[in-house]
Amino acid sequence: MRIKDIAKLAGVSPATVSRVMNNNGYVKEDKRKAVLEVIEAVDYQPNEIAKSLKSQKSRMIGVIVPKISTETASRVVAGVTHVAKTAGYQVLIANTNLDIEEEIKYLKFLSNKSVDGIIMMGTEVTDRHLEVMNKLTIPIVILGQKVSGYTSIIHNDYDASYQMTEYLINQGHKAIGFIGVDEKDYAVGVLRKKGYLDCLSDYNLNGSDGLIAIGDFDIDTGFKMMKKILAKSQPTAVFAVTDHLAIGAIHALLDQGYRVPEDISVVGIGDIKLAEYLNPPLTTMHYTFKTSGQMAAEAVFDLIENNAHKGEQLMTSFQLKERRSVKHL
Amino acid sequence: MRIKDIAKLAGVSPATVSRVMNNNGYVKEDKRKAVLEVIEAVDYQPNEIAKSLKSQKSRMIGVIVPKISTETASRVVAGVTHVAKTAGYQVLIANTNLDIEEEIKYLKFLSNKSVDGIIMMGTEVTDRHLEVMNKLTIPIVILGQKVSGYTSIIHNDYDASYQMTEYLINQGHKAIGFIGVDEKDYAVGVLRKKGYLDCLSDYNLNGSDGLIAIGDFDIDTGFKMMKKILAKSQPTAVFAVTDHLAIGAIHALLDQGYRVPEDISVVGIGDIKLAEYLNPPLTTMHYTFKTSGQMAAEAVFDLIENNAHKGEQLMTSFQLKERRSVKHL
DNA sequence: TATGAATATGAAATCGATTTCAGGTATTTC
DNA sequence: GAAATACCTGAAATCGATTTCATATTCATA
Repeated sequence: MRIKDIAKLAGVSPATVSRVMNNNGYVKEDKRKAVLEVIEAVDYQPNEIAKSLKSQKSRMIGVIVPKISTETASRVVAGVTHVAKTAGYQVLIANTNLDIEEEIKYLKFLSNKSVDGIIMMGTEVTDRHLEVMNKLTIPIVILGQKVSGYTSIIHNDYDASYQMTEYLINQGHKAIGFIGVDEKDYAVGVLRKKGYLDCLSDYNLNGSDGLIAIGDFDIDTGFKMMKKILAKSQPTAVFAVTDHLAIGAIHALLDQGYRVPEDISVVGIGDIKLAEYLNPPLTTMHYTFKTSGQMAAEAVFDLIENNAHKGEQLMTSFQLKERRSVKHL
Repeated sequence: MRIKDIAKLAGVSPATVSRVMNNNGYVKEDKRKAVLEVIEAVDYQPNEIAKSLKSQKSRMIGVIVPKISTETASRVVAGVTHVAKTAGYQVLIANTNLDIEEEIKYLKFLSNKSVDGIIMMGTEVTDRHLEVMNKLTIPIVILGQKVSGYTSIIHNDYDASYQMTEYLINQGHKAIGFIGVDEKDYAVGVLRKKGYLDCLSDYNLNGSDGLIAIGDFDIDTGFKMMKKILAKSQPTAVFAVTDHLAIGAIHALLDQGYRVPEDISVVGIGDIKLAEYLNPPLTTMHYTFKTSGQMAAEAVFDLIENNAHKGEQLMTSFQLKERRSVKHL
């Protein structure tokens, strides 16, 4: 069923059908009725692709995620799809598995007019990324990293980390271990570490090398890094920059015969869904990933519809979830 | 940059440009080279929408998920995007939040030729669904439920449930509680319950009413249902049909002063990522959700490219993960 | 009543690709 | 050397909508 068929059935021209479907231009009441009746009768659904070609809008946005099977990513995507729905947009998902080449490929691919805007959930934003991004004509918003010149939704990683460290200090801890990630991920690798170090130094404590370990994002890394720290120093608390890392750390501790939090306290960041069901329930910073996704989506739509100016930096909030993985000394 | 511009720059017709881009038809070597050079020079990317309009193929598939922020759904989507990538397809995601009207809306919407095929991750497949599905001309595959006439990827829920129950019996348990979900979800609500009941009856045990509780899918339901069971009976083991339910159950038990598994054993189904990091590590059935997603994607592509016949039923495997939430009596 | 404005409608152009068709030239083949 | 075949190319039609443009009709106002 094409618009031409509808026109024929209703005894009008395709132009008239288009006018009633889109509610613009003049159409006499009787013809409008005739058209609507035919549309109803045959359940006519206009071809979206043809519409897109003509309008140069696809009403689709692309979301580039490092790993969709991750709780963080899926929460972000949930937020994005939520606002996309009310805005009448579809979301195309590109899962890169952290491969930078893939990210760049998708950045290019998604932009051939097949998508009206892009949300990129970045871990690392390289010069190569920027080079490609600068060539694109469609709006991009970056989620999770601050990229100057681009609208970004960022988590207040520095403050969250500072405050978490401060919380530990307020609980009486002085030897605070730190499990972080590579600095290629600026937000998590650099900012969270800086928050920790700055806080320590503000309180005249020091994060000696033996207290700090850096690795990947997975649970197993948390496990290994914890053991590494234990081999060199004797912390009373450990701050892991993600909940998964914290889980790994707790298991390393348990494995070595320590009790958490009685012997050593552990905290994370992120507040994964199961954090409160862990044993012990994990004290962590609640991050609003779904809200970030919503904000990112709202930002792209604003950009697409030109109500916004590119380059805004939006910061999401965080909240300490005090549970039972920290002991007050 | 349109094909026309490339043609002009290369001193040929658009038809020739199209021929070199798609590698079909005859093109003299010198012209081919000229065209390729121009393409390279201006980094020409053909408009995918125009291509789709002409070819009546979008090289996109839609995935309808009940809740993307769920670990199950995101693992499935990871599998889908993985094979989509190698097949050169994009994935459109539709998140319905378990709303049947939304599912039906998307089923219709995605099909206006804007998508070449659909994967529907269903919980409940109603007559309304079928009515709409029967009208669609593009292939659909159902994931997680068996729908006759449609290619479906199903988990062997009955066997998994039967074997889990049998495992508990083999560990010496006789009073086995059951936390299930509503029968509207046939796979989880009916099949998993049937597997449990049949196994019990095969071993001449009975699942009295006091041992069985039915509710929603969330952790909190597991918590409440466990308390409900405890109020009426005295199981030595509890079989929850999902890991989340099991987590809720464990916490209810802990809350009432029971030890798991010393006093009461608990098992789940699904094997969420954190199952092995729970306390105690949860004994559960490992389900291959990512693989299911891959199989579903392979099935749609087969259907799209007409190498397959609609209606196949593919069953995925499962595997008992024996951890430490069950005590041998 | 004349005339400018508002209303109404369809033919045709358009979006950016692909593909058919028709008309070439070069190369085989007998 | 003629006929058959292969190779090459571009003009124009096509996909299915929207939109401009031209034209016709109705309405309002002086």
